[in-house]
Formats: sequence, structure tokens, C-alpha cells
Amino acid sequence: MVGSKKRDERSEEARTRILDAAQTLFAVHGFNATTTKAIAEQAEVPGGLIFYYFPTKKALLAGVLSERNILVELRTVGETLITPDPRAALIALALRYLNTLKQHKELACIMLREFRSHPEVASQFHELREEHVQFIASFLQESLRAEQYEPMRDLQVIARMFLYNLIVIGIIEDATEPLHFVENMVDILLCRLGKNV
Amino acid sequence: MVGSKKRDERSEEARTRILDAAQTLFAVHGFNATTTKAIAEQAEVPGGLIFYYFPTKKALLAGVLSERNILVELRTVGETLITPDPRAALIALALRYLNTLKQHKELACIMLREFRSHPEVASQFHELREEHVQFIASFLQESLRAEQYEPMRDLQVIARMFLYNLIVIGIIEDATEPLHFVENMVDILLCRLGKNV
DNA sequence: GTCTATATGATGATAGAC
DNA sequence: GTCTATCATCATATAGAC
Repeated sequence: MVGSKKRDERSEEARTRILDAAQTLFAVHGFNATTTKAIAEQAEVPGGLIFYYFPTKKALLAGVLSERNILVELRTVGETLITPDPRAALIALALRYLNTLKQHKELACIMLREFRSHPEVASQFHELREEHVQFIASFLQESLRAEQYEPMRDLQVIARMFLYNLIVIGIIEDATEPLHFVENMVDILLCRLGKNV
Repeated sequence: MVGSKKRDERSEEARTRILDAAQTLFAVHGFNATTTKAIAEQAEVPGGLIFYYFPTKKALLAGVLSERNILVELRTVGETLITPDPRAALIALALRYLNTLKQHKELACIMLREFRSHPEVASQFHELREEHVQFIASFLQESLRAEQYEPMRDLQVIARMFLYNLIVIGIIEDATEPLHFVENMVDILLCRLGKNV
């Protein structure tokens, strides 16, 4: 017996598929250029079902941004990253950031596209940046402790440069092989902190 | 005699006002969220006149991006910028970039918003970045010539970091007082090139 | 919860007077 | 070149059967 479950071929629930479809289409075409009809088709649900789960199209955007929050996964990006060499640690951190951005590219694209029209997106995006500037600065200080580097000197600015470069190459550019740039970037940033690299 | 000129109070021509209105509204709300009706109202022209000058709404976007080309003014950003001190030269260059971005903020916002939906915008944006990475690298080399710096070392990467940071603080952030960050950034970047700053 | 049919309003674009 | 009136289409959202 397969039981009374209606559609076995469509494993996820309708609501999840609607969120998935909206996330993808909002990222590619933008919020306003995406019709609820297109979302319903991509999700393989009838058009009316969207408004059973979400009162308005805007609520659907809010749902995507809150339930698929990139913040959560980004917060774990620095965990279990213990390397004696600060240079290797920073390179690994940068690659993890880029990888996480890649996995959540759709969310990042939505933020970049919509933050000017939707204030709640703007503030979420801004908090995301500031939180990670702080985190990277702390990470830098941790990495450089008990080293020949001078901590606390320009740490905030270096962390900001680190993050801003990752934002551009992770969201705006589609760098397929960022390792070379990341290595060079880390060398340049570390140079300021130490005698030599 | 004031002559036969119809509207003296509206000094610019209708076509120009349409472009102005479209530029502003596209930047604030995005292309798809901006209606031709809203553009006509902001431009103080009847709705039908837009389609006398531009065959479609998309042609209006293309008109804004081609006739208000930010490239032209950005190309002059490095002219008449001769300073014996490389640090001062780079800080001045960065502030000029930020100032030009500020003056053409609407165009920059449109590019950032629409480059994923409109391939021609994407390529224009990409060319813009690459051209200026090259220019900044050349500018760096010029500035560092006959100095104690070692030119050609990481110049491309440093130029890229320079530009990418300016893109983020110029278009994504709305930094009111970027001088402090710019000075720190230049120090960090120059550090890699010389013995000390 | 799922689906169909449809209401209601707005949108890009056109026709044609002046 | 400017302006008005309007069309055809498509959007979000709803009502109600199943």
C-alpha cells in the first residue's frame, strides 16, 4: 500500500515548491518582472494556490527572504576553521564565504536587486554586512594572536575590504576560479599587518 | 516678443525631460516597477508622447543608458591628476571616482539593478569594470615610477581591490564621509608595494 | 488543501485630432 | 511635435467547487 498520500512523484510540499520557484524567478528576473503565474507554473501548482499560502505577492518575497535566510548559514562560516597559519586561515575563510554565497546566490541576487525598493531588504542586507565585518575583524585578531603581526591596527578596515571584495566577486562577477585573486588579496591585506608574508 | 516658443517655463525639451524622468524612476523603483504613466507624469508630458520619441519602454531604458553614458565622464577621472606623492594621488583618484559615481548615481543604480535581466547592461557594466581596472593599474604604475616602490607587483590585483571597494561604498553603501575609509584603504594597498608608508 | 474560473484594475502601446 | 482617448493584454487577487 502506498497510502493516501496524494502525489508521491512531487516529494516536497506545495508551499515549499512555491517558495523555491519564487526564489529562483525573483533572482533571475527580479521581483516586479516575475508574475505569480510564472511562479505557479515553475512550482507546478495552480495559480490560485499561491494566495492560499501567501496573502500577497509581496508577502511571498518576505517569505523567501525570511525562511531562506542566508544569515544563518553565513554565521557558521567561521566555525571549525582553525589553522596555525593566518594566511591559510584567511584564504580558507574567503573561499568558504564565496562557496556559501554561491550556494545562496539566488538570495544574494534578490538582496542586491531589491534592497533599494524594499526597506526591509535594505536593512537586512546592511546588517548582514556589518555583522560580517565585525566577525572578520574578530577572526583576523584570533588568527594573528601570538604571531609576529600587530593586531588591532586597521583591523576593521581590512575586514571591510576583505568582505567588500568578496561581495563583488561573489555576487556581481561570476568568477569561476577565484582562488588566484583570493590569494593575492589576502597577501595584500596581511602585508599591512606584518613585517612580510 | 517672446516668440512662438511654446513653453518657456519648461526650459528643456520634452524628450530630455522624458529621459530625466525615466532615469530617476528606473533608479529608484527599477525598470519593471516603473510605469510609462509615472514617467510621463514626472516629465510633465502626456503619456502618449513617450512613444513618439521611443518605440518601446525598453528602448527608453536603452536611451537612458546610451545617452547618459557614465563611461564618458569616468574616462576623464584620471586627467590632470598629477601629484608627486603616490598616496595623495591615489586618495584623490578614489575621491574623484566616488564623486563621479555620486553624480551619476542613478545610472550606476540602474546598472546594478538591471544587469542580470538585460544582457547589454551586463556587458556594459563588465566592460566598465575591466576598463577601469586597467586604467587604475596604469595610474598606479605612473604614480609609483621613480619611487622606492616596486611596480608591476600585484598591480592588477591592487587595482581591482581599489575599484571593487569603491563600487561597494559608492553604489551599495551610501557613505556620507568616505575619506577615512579611503585613506586607510590606500595605505593598506600601498603597503604591499613599498617598504613603508 | 487543491484546483478552476473569473473579477478588477493597470499596463504598454496605438490611432488620430490638432 | 503635442495631446486625448482608447484598445488589447496581462497582472494580482478572489470566490467557490471539490
